[in-house]
Amino acid sequence: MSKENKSFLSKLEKLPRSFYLRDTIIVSKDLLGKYLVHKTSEGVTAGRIVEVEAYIGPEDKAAHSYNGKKTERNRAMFESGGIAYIFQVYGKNFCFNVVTQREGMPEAVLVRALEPVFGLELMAKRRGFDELSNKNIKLLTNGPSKLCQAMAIDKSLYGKSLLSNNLFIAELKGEDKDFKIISTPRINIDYAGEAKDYRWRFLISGSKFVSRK
DNA sequence: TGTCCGATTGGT
DNA sequence: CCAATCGGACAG
Repeated sequence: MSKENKSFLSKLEKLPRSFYLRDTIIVSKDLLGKYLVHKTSEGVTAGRIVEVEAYIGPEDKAAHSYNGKKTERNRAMFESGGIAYIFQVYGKNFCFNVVTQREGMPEAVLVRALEPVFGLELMAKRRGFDELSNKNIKLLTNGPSKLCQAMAIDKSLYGKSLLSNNLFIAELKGEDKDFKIISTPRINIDYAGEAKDYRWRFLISGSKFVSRK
């Protein structure tokens, strides 16, 4: 492990529970530039969050919690913020969400893309790449299910606290917030009626690690 | 129990 | 653009 890598890990400061118990649009924007970290027996992986989407409760037709619907799949959305809501789509693909707000407010933020910053070789192995190169580095984590595969996030982490020691979100001590935020409509929610036009997708302007421009 | 379908991905 | 793929939601 290189010196700068050790330095990176030592500068991480886990976000407190209070970060998550706030307005979901605010939390969404504030998650940009933060670091998602997962420590497993295979090693540590971490990525800088560059793209997210907000899913906001009973009034949002795109949200799994639309109309207050509570099922076995989405029950984590109804719990107090600061835990993981993980669901599966199209068979083998997982999506990772950060639950926000207080208990009974079923809101969450989907993490859609990361800039890989730590454990890239391990990410490449999990993604099934033969080798890691400058050409395929962004393909490690530029989609909601790609980043789950690279970070080894699956349903075994469903409902788990993001204040735990293995899966958490952190900021980098002393790092300046030197980016602009772009908002667009959310991806692949054509079924959501008028909600499909809400600009609740947020990206770090100019990042080449987002899922789509 | 049976049918339907997706907050995606990867390959044409 | 299009097919793969399968667990969860829901109707019966």
